[in-house]
Amino acid sequence: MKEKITEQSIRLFEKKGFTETSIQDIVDSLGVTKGTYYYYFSSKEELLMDIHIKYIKNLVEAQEKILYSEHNNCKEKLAEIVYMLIGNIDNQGPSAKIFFREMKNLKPEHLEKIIPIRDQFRINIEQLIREGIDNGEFKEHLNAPIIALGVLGVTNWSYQWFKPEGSKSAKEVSDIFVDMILNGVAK
Amino acid sequence: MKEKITEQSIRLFEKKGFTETSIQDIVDSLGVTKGTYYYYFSSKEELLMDIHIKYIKNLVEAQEKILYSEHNNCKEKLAEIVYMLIGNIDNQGPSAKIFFREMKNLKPEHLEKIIPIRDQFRINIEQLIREGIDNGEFKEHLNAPIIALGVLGVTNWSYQWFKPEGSKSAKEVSDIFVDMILNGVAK
Amino acid sequence: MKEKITEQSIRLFEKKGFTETSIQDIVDSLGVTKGTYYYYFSSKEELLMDIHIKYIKNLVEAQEKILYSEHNNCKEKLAEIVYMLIGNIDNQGPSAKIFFREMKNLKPEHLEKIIPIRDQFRINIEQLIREGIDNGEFKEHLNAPIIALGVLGVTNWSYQWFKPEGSKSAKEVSDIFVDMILNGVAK
Amino acid sequence: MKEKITEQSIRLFEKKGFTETSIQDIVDSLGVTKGTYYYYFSSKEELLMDIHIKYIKNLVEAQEKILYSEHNNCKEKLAEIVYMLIGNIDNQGPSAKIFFREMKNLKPEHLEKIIPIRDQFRINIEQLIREGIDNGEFKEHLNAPIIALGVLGVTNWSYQWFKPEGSKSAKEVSDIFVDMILNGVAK
DNA sequence: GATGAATGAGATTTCATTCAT
DNA sequence: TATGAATGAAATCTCATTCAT
Repeated sequence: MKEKITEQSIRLFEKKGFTETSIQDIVDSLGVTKGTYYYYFSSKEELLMDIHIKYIKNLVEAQEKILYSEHNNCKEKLAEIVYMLIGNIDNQGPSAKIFFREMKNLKPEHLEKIIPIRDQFRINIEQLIREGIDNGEFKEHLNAPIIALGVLGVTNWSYQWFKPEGSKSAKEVSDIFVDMILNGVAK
Repeated sequence: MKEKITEQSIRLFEKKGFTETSIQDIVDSLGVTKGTYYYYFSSKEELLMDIHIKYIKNLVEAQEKILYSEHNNCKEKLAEIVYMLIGNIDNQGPSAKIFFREMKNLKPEHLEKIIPIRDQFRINIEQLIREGIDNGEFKEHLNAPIIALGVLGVTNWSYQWFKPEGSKSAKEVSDIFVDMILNGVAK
Repeated sequence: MKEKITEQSIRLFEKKGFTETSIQDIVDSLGVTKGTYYYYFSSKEELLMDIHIKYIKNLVEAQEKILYSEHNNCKEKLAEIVYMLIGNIDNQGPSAKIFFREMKNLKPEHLEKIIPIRDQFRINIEQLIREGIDNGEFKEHLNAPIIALGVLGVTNWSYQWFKPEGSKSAKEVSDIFVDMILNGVAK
Repeated sequence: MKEKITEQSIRLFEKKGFTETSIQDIVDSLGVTKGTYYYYFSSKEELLMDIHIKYIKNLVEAQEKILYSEHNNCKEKLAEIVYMLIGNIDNQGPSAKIFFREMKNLKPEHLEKIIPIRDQFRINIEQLIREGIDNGEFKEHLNAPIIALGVLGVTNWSYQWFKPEGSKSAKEVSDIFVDMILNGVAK
């Protein structure tokens, strides 16, 4: 039941927004009562927190699996991370939108648990770029922190428009992006 | 007074969110009463609509001024658009955040007026890329719609983290991004 | 309207208790809506606080008027205080019951404003007894603090049973009590 | 277990109040579940009723043991009752507070069983005073019902402030009160 | 132009109680 | 004896909106 409430809430929060979705909306769509909700969650924010934690932890985990694999060079690792993020939209898209949009609804004491994990994700990319610079895969003059934010922009923004069922597959889109990031668009 | 209400609301909506900011909050922070608000706006949504329309119209206007200038080539136009967007954060950052985050609070009939303008902005970039391909500035095989979304990702995402008073200026950041987009990071 | 809400609430709180009386009960009995209540009070506790402050301030004021009058000796002052308290039941009885019974519903920061005034009332009686000992009106060996609490017990308890419209008037009851306190019941 | 629930509830009801203490609070503090509670009690009110009945029956019993002893005169019996009541605060204080404060939470049909016993306690004191008047121990002109209420005021009020571990013992306090009641404070 | 009183719908949350296991 | 899931009614509080002045 807790699982069902969480899943349904993700769907509703994505569509209407966290504040705009009432507990009543959630329980009505499941055919239970508000009491049931509060049997499993002590507040509305706790549910939001659950969604945030689960999403970002999964993401860092998937990222670090790629980073710590020994088979690839930096370019390939970067490509895999981009692909992982865009491929993720299929089943984690709604969670991601909630993550980016609703974080302000968490209280400071909850934010404290989320922010460092989110930052870790960014720092990991920064670090990957530095590695690539050091081993000669990437250009020497790059500003790693800003480039990392650029890469994150490309991938995170795709949550706003990418439709897995659309004309381009996740693989096609990420190939295009990786090519742009690595080689640029200029002739 | 209408101006003052709008400005103050942008500040509050950005900080706390649209739904989380009450009309009471707005008028309190201006030292007037709710009656005053309703003298100038017929609803809360109307104010949000005003903010959206003003933001996106300004943006397209600035973009088209760059596009229709005859002095530059496509690369330079792209660079100027990126710089315009990031330089914009200084005074339009709050509006931009509201634009990206609160659009879901507009009713369908209002959305209908916003979406086409927003799309125009994206299509203009798409078109610029096509132009660059055609005149040999950009690579031939590029997928213009996806690349346009990549560029938008880089710039729009910077509203989440770029601080005009930070260690890098808007010009420095956009130079880094333009270099990445045009030439890539790979050696 | 604020006045009307307060008066009606005192009546309801006395009869049913503070926690057992809902805002709905209050506004229903006045034929207004909950919104009206919250226009005048920011919370349920604020109203309770208002009632407490008003009651205890009035009481200390009336007490000090008696104490600082120069015409009477200590015995007479004590008698007048007893009479004031019991005579008070007619229009302040409900407030008094609320004061004694519902104080636990105030938050610590509110209690801090009430307790010192309440204590002042007790200390004033203690002081009066000391004065009477010093000037020879009262017995020398008396324990002033405990006696003060005894006197308060006699008067405060009467809020539980005294009915102004009953067979004994406030004057008659307080005469009996004053006689008991001053002269005792033993032959 | 029923015993344990009752004891724990008395502690909680005294500290936080009956309405403010939830069944959940009670069972949590005992490490059991709500089902357990409802195995032993059919409602929340039944528990409150149990506490009331037990308290007042014990009290009348102790009082009547004093009254029906043949060794003492009326003055001594009065003194013993006062001492019994104040000495009682040590282990019955919480029950007493609940008795005085939470009676309003009982339904009329339950109140009907409590009120007569409570009244009996008062009437017994009234009767003792009459006896003392008749046998010449007390003054002739006394109004027995009012004096009884005065005595009850002195003792019952002490539940609000008397601390068994404080600087005065129950014996000392009751001696002071008995002296005041019997002989008065005036020289 | 602006105020302040009032509304009514709806939000989150609490909680006594029930009941199948 | 005891549990844990679920209910439903009610509580406090918020807020966009209206309107007479």
